[in-house]
Amino acid sequence: MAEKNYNFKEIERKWQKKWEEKGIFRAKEGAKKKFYVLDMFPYPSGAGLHMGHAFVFSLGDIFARFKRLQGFNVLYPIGYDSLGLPAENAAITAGIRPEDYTKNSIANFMKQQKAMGWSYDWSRTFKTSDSSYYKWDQWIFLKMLEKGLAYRKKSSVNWCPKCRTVLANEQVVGGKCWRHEDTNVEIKYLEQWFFKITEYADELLSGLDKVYWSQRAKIMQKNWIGKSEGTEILFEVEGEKWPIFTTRPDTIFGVTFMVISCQHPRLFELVKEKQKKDAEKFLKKIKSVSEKEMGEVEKEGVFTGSYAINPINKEKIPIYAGNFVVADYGSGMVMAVPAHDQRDFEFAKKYKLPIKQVISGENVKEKAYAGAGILINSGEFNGLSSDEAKQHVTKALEFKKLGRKKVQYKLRDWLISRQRYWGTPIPVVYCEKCGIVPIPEKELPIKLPEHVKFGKGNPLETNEKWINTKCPKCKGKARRETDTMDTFANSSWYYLRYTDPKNKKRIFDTKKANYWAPIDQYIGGPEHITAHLIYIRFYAKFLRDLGLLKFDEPVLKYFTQGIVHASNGEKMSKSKGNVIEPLDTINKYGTDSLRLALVSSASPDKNTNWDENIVLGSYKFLNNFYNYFSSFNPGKKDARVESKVNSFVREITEDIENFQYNLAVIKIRQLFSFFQEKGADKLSAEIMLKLLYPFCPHITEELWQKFGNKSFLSLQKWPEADEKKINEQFEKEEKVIDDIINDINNVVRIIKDKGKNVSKVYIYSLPNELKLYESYSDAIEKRTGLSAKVYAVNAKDKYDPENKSKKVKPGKPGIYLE
RNA sequence: GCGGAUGUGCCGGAGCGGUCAAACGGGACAGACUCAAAAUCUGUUGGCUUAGUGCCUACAAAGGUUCGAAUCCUUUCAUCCGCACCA
Repeated sequence: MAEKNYNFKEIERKWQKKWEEKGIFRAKEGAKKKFYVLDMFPYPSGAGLHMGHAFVFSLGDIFARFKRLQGFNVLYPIGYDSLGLPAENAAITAGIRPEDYTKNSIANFMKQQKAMGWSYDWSRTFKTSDSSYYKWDQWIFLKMLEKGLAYRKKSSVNWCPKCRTVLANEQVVGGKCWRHEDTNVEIKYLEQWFFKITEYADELLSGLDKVYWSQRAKIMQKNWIGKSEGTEILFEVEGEKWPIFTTRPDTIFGVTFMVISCQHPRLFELVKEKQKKDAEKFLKKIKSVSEKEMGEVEKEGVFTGSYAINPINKEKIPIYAGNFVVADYGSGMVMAVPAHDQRDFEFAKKYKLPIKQVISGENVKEKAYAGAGILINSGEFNGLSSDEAKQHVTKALEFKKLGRKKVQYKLRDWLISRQRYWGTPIPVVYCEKCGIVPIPEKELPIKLPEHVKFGKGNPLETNEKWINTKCPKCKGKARRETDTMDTFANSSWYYLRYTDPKNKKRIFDTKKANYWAPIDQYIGGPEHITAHLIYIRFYAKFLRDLGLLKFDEPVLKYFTQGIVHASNGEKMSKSKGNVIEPLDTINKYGTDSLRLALVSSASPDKNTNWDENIVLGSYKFLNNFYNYFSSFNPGKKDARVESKVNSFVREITEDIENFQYNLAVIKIRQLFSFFQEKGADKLSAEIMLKLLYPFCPHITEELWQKFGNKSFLSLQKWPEADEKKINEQFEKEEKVIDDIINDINNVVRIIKDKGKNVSKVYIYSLPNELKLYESYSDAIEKRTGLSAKVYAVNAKDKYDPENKSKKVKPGKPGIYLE
């Protein structure tokens, strides 16, 4: 008989409405222990929600609902990271104003978000493109400026020709733009605004010990920050001292040449007249090489004609320009020790430069020896170990004021200028008399002008009226800064604004912020580890130093979710036409089914391929679930059922806590099957609803009500496992039953293969096991399709034509089939 | 090149020293119910064998530790992801 399909549409709409009306998910500061769950806020694109959104936000929602039931005061907000390029590009290609584009996109997003049933506190939502939000971006900028952490500098910067703006280091991925995988980043020399994130480099590194992130995430950040300890040594070149950085001062007697980066801004100060032509030719060649695909580029260089003096032994050594020295790390120049550094070795071989071994160990004929050892050929340092020599050499240099200990980072200062319109205007003016002048706090926000021309260059430069202003200091003529801030600035503190989103007087109330923050559980993609997650930590430390925050680390736990691909494993994308819209799936199966499906097939941190069958499977399960519980007749308490329930409560709780939703779902299904087989008492049934609730909140809320409960399931308490009720003996008994069913089916197959028919099974059990088999006889009948009869072996009236009861052993009853 | 992760049956994926030919889901196949089913239920799904048995081959490959390994160790191979000349 066909079961009725449950009316998910009606149920889901009903509960979404009720939750909203009653403000079930509103968060209020209080005495309860707080828990801050946060999904990274989305960029509201015109395309609407995609399956990846549906997936990642469901992960957060499940966790938030779970934590609420566990009794925490949960803050689970959402907003829109609405400043950014797509809105501006829509303005260029479709002639839509960025404000309108954003507004429409958000309306569309919201509709879909609500249909997904995510339990946000909607009263706290905001978008970053509101001047009431970006005003505080500007305020932070002014504070940075005040503290000397915002500065302008001319330097080589990354430029994306498609975005037509500069990019931060963190936005360059493998030499390409983060938004344009096919576009090589170009190097330009420009004067730009920077935030001095390197000021916090050390703390950004050490703070990683305080957070509970995956090993992988920590290592990635650690490498990105890239701390190395070494010595800065001054080499004299024609009377001027040039610093270089090395981690191997112990090899200083092995220096046989120097290499300056061919992109070094002061390179031509070193190039002699005689070598100028060669140098220029070389630079041209290098440039054409770097435009080719990446890959192993041979180390190449050219002699500059200049010589440096080795400060330790006064040797005169030639300076080369080379393509393998990074211009903006250290000082852009290195001392080359070919005997003990593989790169220098290769370079020396190519240009036939001397190789001088100064550390004993392996010989250095074929390749450099980069390990430690005992110093040789090193004057008074001979006989020292590498480690000792590092200290001694550095000390000797310090004594002569020609060197010092130094810590060097790979992390660069954060380039925040963008030459685009749809971002936060940087609140400074350029005054003819006073130079760069910050705009006073009380004049914030500096709003984006409505009328600009899109197309070429920075649109802000097209509104003269907006640009021309007065200097706040001297009231003379001044021009506004037309650069806007990187969108990553907007997202570096948004989590704090949620704690006090409507505050007009301050960036946020510090009491509120310090109550809710830091984020206890953050959820987002792996790609944010070396960008957003560094910036958000930097901002937190800065705001702490302003006295606004009482914690050091803004993100205590970080979960990186996987990506949902199309069914063939390709990326879902419009151009490939393989995008599945969450709304379509919801219309077909309901959001509870979709949510369940998204988390049931694989561990949430793994990439998965979309498979509609899984949604269908979830839908079938929920139908069964609904039909079972909507006509539920509670049974008596049964130790067996209670044991199962409690052991599953324990495990499922742990699984959800660890984001192993897939395992939790499997156990929920198993428990439900058990109920179908054995029945359940009322309490067990209610626990079942709670266990499924975080995943499928609508259907469980509905059933909760059907059970006669007046209050919301959303406000109940998460079940706790009663260890005393867990009895492992039951598990063993179940295994015995499974075994006998398997045996019966096996024999049935054999008999059928022989062409005979079977319809009945007789079971002969030891007297002390009789009850067990009797209690399972229904299940045996169901799963074998036979009518079953259970006898004790010693029963006088038993039907046993082949005397199978003789074979009986404990845990293994006799069976006869006919 | 360096660093990290992974490798299980037709597929997705559990298991992480014995109770494992391996949970759960999907697919496929068979049967039941039906006029009929894409619906529901039951079973089968490594091979051979068998009235509930026994054996063989199996958890990327090869070795090793152990009374015993999918699970621990070593090496190799493959895939994925980060950093890629950071001195």
